[in-house]
Amino acid sequence: MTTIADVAKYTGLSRATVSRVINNYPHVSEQKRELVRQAMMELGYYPNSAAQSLRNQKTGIVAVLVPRLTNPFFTSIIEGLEVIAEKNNLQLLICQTKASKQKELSFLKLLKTKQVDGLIFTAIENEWSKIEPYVDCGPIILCNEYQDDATVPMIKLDQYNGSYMGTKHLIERGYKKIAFCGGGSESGLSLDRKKGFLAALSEAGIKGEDKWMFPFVYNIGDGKKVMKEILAMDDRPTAVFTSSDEVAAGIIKEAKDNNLTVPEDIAVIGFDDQAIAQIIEPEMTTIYQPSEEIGRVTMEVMIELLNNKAQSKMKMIYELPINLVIRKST
Amino acid sequence: MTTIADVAKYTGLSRATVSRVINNYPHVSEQKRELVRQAMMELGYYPNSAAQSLRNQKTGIVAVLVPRLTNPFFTSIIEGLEVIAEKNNLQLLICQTKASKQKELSFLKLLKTKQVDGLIFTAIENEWSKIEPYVDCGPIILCNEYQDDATVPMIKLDQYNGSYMGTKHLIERGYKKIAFCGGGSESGLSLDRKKGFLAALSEAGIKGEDKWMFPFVYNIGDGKKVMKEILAMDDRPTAVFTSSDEVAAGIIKEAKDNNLTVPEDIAVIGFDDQAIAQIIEPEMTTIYQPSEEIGRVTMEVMIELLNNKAQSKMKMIYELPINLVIRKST
DNA sequence: GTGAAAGCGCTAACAT
DNA sequence: ATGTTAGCGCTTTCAC
Repeated sequence: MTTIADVAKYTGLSRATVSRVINNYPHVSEQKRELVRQAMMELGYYPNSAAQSLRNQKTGIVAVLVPRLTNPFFTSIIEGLEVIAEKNNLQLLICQTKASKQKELSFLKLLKTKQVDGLIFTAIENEWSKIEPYVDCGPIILCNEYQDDATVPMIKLDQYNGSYMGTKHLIERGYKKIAFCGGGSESGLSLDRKKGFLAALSEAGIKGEDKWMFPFVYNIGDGKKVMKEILAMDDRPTAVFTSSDEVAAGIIKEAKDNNLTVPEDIAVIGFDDQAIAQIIEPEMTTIYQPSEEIGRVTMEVMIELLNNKAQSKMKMIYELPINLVIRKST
Repeated sequence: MTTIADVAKYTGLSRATVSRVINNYPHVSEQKRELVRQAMMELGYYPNSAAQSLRNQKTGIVAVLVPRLTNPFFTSIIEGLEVIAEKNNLQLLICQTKASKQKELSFLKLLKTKQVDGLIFTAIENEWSKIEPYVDCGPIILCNEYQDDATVPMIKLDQYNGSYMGTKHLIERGYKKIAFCGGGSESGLSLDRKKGFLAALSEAGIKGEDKWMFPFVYNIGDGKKVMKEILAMDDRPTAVFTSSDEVAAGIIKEAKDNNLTVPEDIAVIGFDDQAIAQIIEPEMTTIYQPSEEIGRVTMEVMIELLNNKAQSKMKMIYELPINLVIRKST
């Protein structure tokens, strides 16, 4: 392995000068600078990043916690994060939590061990008090997810309004018996979606039915299960509000497999507006979330914090709009 | 920041002893071991990973290069890689190349700068000669992808046979005018798929038509484009062999949108057997690839190489089987 | 403009 | 069983 000392010896200069060239510092004569560059090439020298991290007390790496990489919504956020990260010479360390509290906590250790400079949650399982102790180790940001008691920046989408609009749309179409599929949590994103849903209902004088509320529904398989439960009911809903396009796709597929017509027999609205929304038949009405953009904004805030250690523990809330895309499933 | 020296001072022991406890080395009395553990807790000590990497000359991180995270086939490989990595205390560094030669090369630098111990390609854009210089920096493995002149382990799926089986199935169903959608490369995986396709054709005495060969086709949008081209033809194929379920989904959707019936007017076969294959109507005949398994096998080989520096440059080929899943689109 | 040297936090010989 | 110490490769004062 060739080190900075090798380059120094090879050029007859000191390690300090070589370092200055590596880091593009001024006060090196153009001639020596070129000499060093040449030597680095010839020797195939690359700075050892562990040594740099140790010395500089920073790694240039930011961790991103996602529940599941197989969900296109999260990979799309990552796309946005990556664009900005790359421009700023930051590496993303993508960590899959599988929605496990324990895994989440274990990835937080990356901050303690200085393996990363900052950390971004795109979903969060643990209550904030468990996360709190880590905020001293480097900037933490909540992206997409949010929690009332968190003391860090949160970049969120207007979930309340999103589900309010979606639900209102169903009501305007004449549906009154509306089921709701959501996540498990009774806070943050999940809670706001539920609130928006209920607000639209009550505004129209409709009472929500507990038996039509389905929590812990996340993917295609879950959607199929929900539809099966609905099919077994005597009093079936005529429309379903879902928490993701994947869930909606599962519901639609299962409905069709049981000879129901969408939206005549049952209307379904998705959430996210991923590719699948336009592949399935009927094409899906859904709530578009600017997932790449939320990623970009988040990383911009992260970079701000990284350069500005002072304010990293400030509670800030950025909210991006969300909108309804009407297609054929409602 | 609390360091090993703080723990040493706090316990009245030496840094060496503390280090021994951290790394679970023997020759420390149970009493002092407990004392140190207690102190680490109380002080909130976590070892600095940059210092460990520098000292140990290894990072415990393996890079995985994927073209696009939004393709479920690759995230599924990652799932497999991750399972085994986790068991062996390895971190994955997931790198998205966007199928760019330049990005690929730039990620290879991670090996040079010692930011990772090894690197896995799940697809490869550059010719092998460009990669070759990096094999000295740590184990490199080709997973899913392969190249004849590569001198490293390759874990591949039997692409030739997969596309042979798929094509034969189409022929047995009575289709003779068969289009082919593939990737861009004329080597490795892409080439083998083409070979398998052509072999099945020629075995049946069918001549492949150049005008029905579509290269550089990767996602839903590409699939739609291909279908549009087909629609514009005077002499249309009656079946399409595709390189992924996403492509097939795009083709099927576009066909239906133009009032063609699948498979009566045009049959379509996918590749991968992802979730979308069972969501679309008609449900898709496709070629199942054991994507998680190939990930697991790859990481097992990686771990072997990491422990066994000697043989990391050996050319080995592992081949996993692939099989046909017949549904309704053919 | 350039060099000498200290030290980032850790581990592993080697000594006791 | 425990401690002393050198050094991993790099950057950054502080001299000159």
